[in-house]
Amino acid sequence: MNTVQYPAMNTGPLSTRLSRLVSLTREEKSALEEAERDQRRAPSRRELVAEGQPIRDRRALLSGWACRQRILIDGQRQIISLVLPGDLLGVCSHSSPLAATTILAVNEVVMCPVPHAQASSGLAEAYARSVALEEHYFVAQITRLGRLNAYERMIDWLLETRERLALAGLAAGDRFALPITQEMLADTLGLTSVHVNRTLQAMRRDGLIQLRGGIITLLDRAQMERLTGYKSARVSSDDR
Amino acid sequence: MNTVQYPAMNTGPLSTRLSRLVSLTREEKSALEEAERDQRRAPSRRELVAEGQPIRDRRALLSGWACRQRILIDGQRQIISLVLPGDLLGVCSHSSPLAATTILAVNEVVMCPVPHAQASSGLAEAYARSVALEEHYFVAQITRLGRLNAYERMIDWLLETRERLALAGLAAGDRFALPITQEMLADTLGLTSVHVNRTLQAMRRDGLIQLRGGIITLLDRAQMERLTGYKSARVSSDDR
DNA sequence: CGATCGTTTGACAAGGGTCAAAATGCGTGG
DNA sequence: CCACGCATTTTGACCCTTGTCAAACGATCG
Repeated sequence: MNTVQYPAMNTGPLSTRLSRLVSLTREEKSALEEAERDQRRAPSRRELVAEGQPIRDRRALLSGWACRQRILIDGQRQIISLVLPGDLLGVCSHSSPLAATTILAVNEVVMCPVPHAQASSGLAEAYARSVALEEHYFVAQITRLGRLNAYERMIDWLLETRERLALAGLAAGDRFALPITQEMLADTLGLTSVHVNRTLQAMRRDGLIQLRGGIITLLDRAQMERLTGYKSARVSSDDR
Repeated sequence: MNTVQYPAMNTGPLSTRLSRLVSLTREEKSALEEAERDQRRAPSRRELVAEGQPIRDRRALLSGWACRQRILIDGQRQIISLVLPGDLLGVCSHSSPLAATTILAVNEVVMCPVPHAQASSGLAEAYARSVALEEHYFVAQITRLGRLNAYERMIDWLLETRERLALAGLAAGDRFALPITQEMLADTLGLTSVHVNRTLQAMRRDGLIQLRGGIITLLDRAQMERLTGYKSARVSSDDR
């Protein structure tokens, strides 16, 4: 029921994602595709944005994953959110903005600039919805950390990640690449890597997932959605 | 070191807060003060915004507290954030927006409309910074829930709440009103009310707080800030 | 003066953390 | 093709923080 079928996509993740968020004009789409050709590479672990520093420019992630993270005084890390292909970096509507969090490349990433949008154009609307989605996922993350146990957190996060990747055209049904370590998963879900490992074992035992070679398959998504009461993101009444 | 001294304020919390976020023109300030006179009351527990419903209008909270909350399938509640006097409700930059969360009046509240802002005016900038601050506090909440223990969560949340109230002119130094039950605190901090109670006892025993008749005093803020590595919010390089 | 809501306390259980070590996988160089 | 070194995953034993359940206590209000 939360299933959405998308047409085959042969464009990059940025134009794919944004044109699914808002219907764009031909010109807007080609501006995005044009931007996607201007690729900038960064190596794994590179700091893409530094906490507290001025935000230079708006970029989008085209491939690889990044993460917004915060380091505590005692060295612990909390990953606020993962940045997936098609997501925007540094989009913000006030002047001289400072980055709220560090953004780190999880593996080798490719980025591109984000085309400038005229006020109240389709592009501007797409960016605004993208920001609204980000807020939605923040709310979901707070709820996960505050009220779900380890097993439920994992399920809920997997469902959310599948949904986000699917929006950018990067999930084949219920199967997708999961290019992060269990330790990063732990820092995302507010757990330890040992416990993440045990939780994944339990989910395998229960026949919910298959995880091999960095590819995960959700074997019974309907059941998973039932377990956590998962609802897919909706930010505008003309979504879908 | 995180201390900021503000002049005495004799305006409402909305104009106080926004004019501390951005320097506003005389006209902008009086537009805010004008708006603050158009007061709308709502009783305790009234739903001010319903999750998933279209957002009608932009309002600001003038007195009383509200909370953004999410209810899970099993009836558990997570409070995403508290809405304090001077905060904005329903400010959002895309079309036909849907509320991401329910907002509930915690006690009797008074609201007012939010004046319309010209593009790139001081007011527009103030609203944008207000939204950026909200994002900052979301990040802080995620970090609290993911990586701090009960004692640290309580400290960190108290420091943040004091800072937010002070910005609206509603904290007398390290003392402020705390008009919520321990159960609400529990739903905010991802704990149970029993454990919140024990945590508060421990903090009293340690001489960190005094809590009587809904008024809390932070007895050693410097020490509290040290314990969690608290940093006050900064969203723009021309803050302060 | 009950009734109701919120706070406080106690005994016990359980989920998840900690520490340590073994097993597995993988890229690099010989 | 094998061997080495490093990162990551997996497992076990034990412990601590927080949750659960239940009851007592206190305050406020018609």
